[in-house]
Amino acid sequence: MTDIVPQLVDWYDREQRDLPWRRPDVSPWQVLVSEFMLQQTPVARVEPVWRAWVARWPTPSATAAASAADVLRAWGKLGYPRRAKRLHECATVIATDFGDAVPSDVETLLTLPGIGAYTARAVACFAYRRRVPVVDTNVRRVVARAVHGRADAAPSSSPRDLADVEALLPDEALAPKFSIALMELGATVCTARAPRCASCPLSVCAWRSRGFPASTAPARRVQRYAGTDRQVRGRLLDVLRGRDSPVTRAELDVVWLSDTAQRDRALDSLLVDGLVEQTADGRFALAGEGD
DNA sequence: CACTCGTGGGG
DNA sequence: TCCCCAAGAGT
Repeated sequence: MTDIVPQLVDWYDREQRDLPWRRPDVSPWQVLVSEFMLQQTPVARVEPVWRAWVARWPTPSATAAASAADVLRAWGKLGYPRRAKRLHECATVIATDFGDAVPSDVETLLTLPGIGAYTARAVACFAYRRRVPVVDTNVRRVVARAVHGRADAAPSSSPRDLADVEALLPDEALAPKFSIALMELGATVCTARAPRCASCPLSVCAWRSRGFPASTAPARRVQRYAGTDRQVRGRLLDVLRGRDSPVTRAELDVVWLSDTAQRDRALDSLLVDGLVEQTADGRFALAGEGD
């Protein structure tokens, strides 16, 4: 197969987006913060929150010193607030157990809260220039198309995905740029819907050479949102983010009147997740309010 | 492995 | 309008 490395790297040099966490003066911790925020949240929404976040809390220890409630407020409406809680926990572990320095090896990173297979490799590669395969949804889609000639990635099978990318990965000097370029291609050209193949820098693509066969994967279950517990949790948390002192149960109840059992279940799950706490007098607040 | 967990912009 | 889905992780 034609070597895609120079094609991809040259394209990235020309076309890369100017994202703040890619700049050379950004610390490993700040890269890690960006990776937490980018888990399932689009770049455009992350950017302003990341800027404010790293200006306010530039290090793990600074983040750990903040209250959980302030962390949840700074997270704002990025979604999946458990990520904010895990980021706070991650900062605490790094500050206390690792001398305020983000670990650089994948194995250690994987032991930290909120860091899984993707984020561990992204930090090792992008923050520490390690030659490790970085596999996210964009990379899996690009490899499925360009290498395997399929419209979509197969359901995630980590070992095989890692091996696929490992086979493409150049030497250490070029590996980080290659991996970020692969992700960038998937994010801006080889997109899930309406890929812009006319703008693709790859001279060889198995999917194209096979005539763009349609997806054979069974239609994915739609991820409904309206009416789910997640929506109720979102509304409850939105009330608490806007208040700096505990609120009564009645003030929370008004956000979801149609199904009181569901509302109770959602509030209970927020307590279980440690995102919300109940005061001695029975009112509710963001976890860690007042810490 | 299947499922849960927020939010909002674009096709 | 409605639906898809966006740099995943944990259970």
